[in-house]
Amino acid sequence: MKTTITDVAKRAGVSMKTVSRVLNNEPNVAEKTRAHVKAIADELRYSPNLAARALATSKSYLIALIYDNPSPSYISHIQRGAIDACRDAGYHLVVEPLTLHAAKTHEETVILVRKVLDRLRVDGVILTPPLSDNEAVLEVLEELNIDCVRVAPINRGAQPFVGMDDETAAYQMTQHLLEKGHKQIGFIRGHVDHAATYQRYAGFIRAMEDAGISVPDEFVVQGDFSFESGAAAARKILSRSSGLKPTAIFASNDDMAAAVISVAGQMGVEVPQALSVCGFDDTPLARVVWPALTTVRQPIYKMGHQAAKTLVGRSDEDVEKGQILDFEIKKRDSVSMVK
Amino acid sequence: MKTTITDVAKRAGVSMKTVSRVLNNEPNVAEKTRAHVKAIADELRYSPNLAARALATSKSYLIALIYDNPSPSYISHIQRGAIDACRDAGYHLVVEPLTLHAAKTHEETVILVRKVLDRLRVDGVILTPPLSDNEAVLEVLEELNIDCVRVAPINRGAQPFVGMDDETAAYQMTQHLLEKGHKQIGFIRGHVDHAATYQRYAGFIRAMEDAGISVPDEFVVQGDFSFESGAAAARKILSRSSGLKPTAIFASNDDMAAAVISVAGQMGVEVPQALSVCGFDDTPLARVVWPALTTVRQPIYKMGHQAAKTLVGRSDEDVEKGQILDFEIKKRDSVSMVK
DNA sequence: TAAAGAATTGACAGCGCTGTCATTACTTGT
DNA sequence: ACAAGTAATGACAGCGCTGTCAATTCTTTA
Repeated sequence: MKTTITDVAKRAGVSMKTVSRVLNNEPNVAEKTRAHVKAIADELRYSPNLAARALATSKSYLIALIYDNPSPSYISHIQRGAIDACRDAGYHLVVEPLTLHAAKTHEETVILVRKVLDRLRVDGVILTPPLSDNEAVLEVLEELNIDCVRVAPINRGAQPFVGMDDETAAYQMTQHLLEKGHKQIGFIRGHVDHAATYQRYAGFIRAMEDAGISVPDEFVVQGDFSFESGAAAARKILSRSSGLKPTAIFASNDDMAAAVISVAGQMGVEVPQALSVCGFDDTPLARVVWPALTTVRQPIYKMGHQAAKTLVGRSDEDVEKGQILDFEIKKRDSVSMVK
Repeated sequence: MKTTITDVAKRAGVSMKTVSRVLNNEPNVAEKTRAHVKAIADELRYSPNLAARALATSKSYLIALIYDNPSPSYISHIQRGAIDACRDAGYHLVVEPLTLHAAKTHEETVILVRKVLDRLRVDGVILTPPLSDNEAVLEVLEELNIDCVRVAPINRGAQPFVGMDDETAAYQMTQHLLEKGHKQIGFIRGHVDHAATYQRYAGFIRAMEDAGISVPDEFVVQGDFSFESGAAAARKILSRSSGLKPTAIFASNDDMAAAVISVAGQMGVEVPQALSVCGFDDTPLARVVWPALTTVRQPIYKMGHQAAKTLVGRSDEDVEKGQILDFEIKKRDSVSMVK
C-alpha cells in the first residue's frame, strides 16, 4: 500500500492542495506550513505517483532518447549525460532504438516512427545522428508536436541543437598532419547518412587547400564508420601498385582508424613509422589499439547532458537555441613526423 | 488535441468500455463489434494514454534497466535485447544507471536506490552485474515489492535469473589452452563485486586440477575488468625475472586481454608466438585488436531479451525460474600451439 | 414458445493528482 | 478600529482509462 497525497494531508492537518503546492515548490504557502508538510512527507516516505501527476498535468516526466547508431560507446555516453540531466529535474529517460535501414520509403519510416512515439507521450525527445537529420523522423515529431533537441553538428530547421564544430576539428587535425610534414594524406569518409561525414570531409579539404596541396581522387575513399569498411578502405588505399602512396591516413572515426592500423599491420606497413593514422571521436578503442590513436575528442557525455537539459530546463533559464561544445585534438602515438 | 477513447466510442456507436475491451483483447466482444471498433480506432489513429491506463490499473508499462557497469558494449546489448522484448509486449524501457561505489555503507546505498525506484513505479526491473548481487539493491526491491530478474551466473534467493554457465565456459577455455600444450598459464581475475569473477576462476582452477597441473600463486593476479588493471596485471606477470614464465594468459574479460596483448607488444613479447592470450565476453574489441582475440562469446543480447520477457510475459506462458543460455568458445588468432 | 442460461454491452465510480476559483486569515494604512 | 488589500488555504471537478456489476440481447432447451 503506497502512501498517497491524501495520507500526507490528513497527517499534516492541511488540504491535499496545500501538500501539492509544497511538493511542487509553488509559491503562496506559509514557510511554517511548508516545513511542516515537508517533514510529514519525509516521515511517511511519500513519493508522488507519476502516472497520476501525468494524467492531471498532461506531462509525462519522460524524455526519450531515440537512436539508430551502432556505436555502443557513443550511445552510452550520450545516454549517461542525458540521464544525469533528467535526474536533476525529476525526469526519467526511456530509450528507443529505431532501426530505419529496414524501412525503405519515407512513408514506411513515418509509420514506424509514429508507432514508437504515439504510445508513450514523452515530453521531449533527443535525436542522435543520423536520426537528427532524418526527414521522416523530424516530420513525425512536428506532427505530434513533441519538443526535440538534435544532437548534430549543424543548424537545421527550427529545433534547438547541440553539437560540436566537426569542420574545424577536422581542419585542425589535418593541419597537425601537415605540420608533421605529411603531404600525401588519404581520407576515409564516414557514413553517408551522417551530417558529420560532410563536415569532417569539408574541414579536411579546406585545410589541404589552404596549404596549397591538391588531393587526388584516389586518396579519398568512402566508408561507413564501421571497422570493416575502414579495413576495406585501407586495403584499397594501401595496395595501389602505381602512383604515390599516402604517408598518412585520416579516418572519419576511430573504428575505421583502428582498421587502418590493423590492415597496415597485416600488410607489413609499420605505424607510425611508415604510415601515420588518425581518427575521430576518441572512443575507448583509441587508447586500446597499438599504437594509441591520435584522434579528436568529442564531448559526447556533455552533448547528451546539454540536450536533456535544454528539454527539461525550466524556461526561466533561457537556453541558447544552438550550442557548440568544445573539442580537443588528442595527440597520441599513431602520428609521427614524415621521414 | 489527442483522440481519446471517448472519441472512438462515439464514432463507433458503442460504449467506452467496449472500446476498452477491444483495445485490450479482452474476451466477450462480438467479432463483428471488435472488427468495427478496430477499424474506427485505426481510422482515428487512436493510441491510448499510458498515464491514464497506468493510473487505472496501477501498472506503468515501464521496465527499468538498472546497471552499474562501465562497459558500454555490455550494457547496450543487454539494453537492446530488453527493449525488443518490451516492445513486443507494449512496454517501454527506462534506464537507470546507479553509481554505487560512491555510497559506501549499506544504509546509504539503500537510500540511494530507494530514491531512484520510489518515484517511477516501474512494473519490473532488470538487474545486471554487479548489481544483481548487491544486497542493498535486492533489499529495496523486496521492500518496494517490485518484480525483478537478475542477469547473473548463479541462483540466489527467490528472484528469477538469466545467465550463462561461466564456470563451464572458463573450464572449456582452459582445456583449449591445455590442448595447445600450455602448462604454465597465468590468470587475471575480474572485479571482486562480480559473481562471474568467482565462477570463471573456479572453472579455470578445476580444469587445471583435472589436468593435474598446479597453479603457482604468482600466476594469478587480481584485476577489475578494466583495461588499466589488465595492463598492470600483465606487467606483473611478464616482468618476473626469476622462475617460470607463463606461455599463456587467460584474462577474465576482453578488455584485460587486450591490455595483455598491448603490454606484451610494448615489452617485445610476440603474441601468439611467445605468448598466447585469451579473454572472455567477445566484445567488439576482440575482433579489432591484433591478433584477434580468442574468447568466450556470451549471449548478451539474448540475456537482456530473456530477462525482459520474463518480466513482461503473460503469466500463462510459464517461464523457467532460472535460464542458462549457451556460450561459445571463439577460437581466433591470439592462441597458438606452445612451441 | 417460454424459461433458463450464456454472451454481449453499458453506466458509473474512482485511480492520485493538479487547476480553478472561492473562501478564510492575515496585513496595512488611515 | 475598520475598510481595503494581500497572502494562505481549501473544495471540487476532472484528466483518460479500467474494474465492477447491472442491464440487455441472443441462444438453447424443454
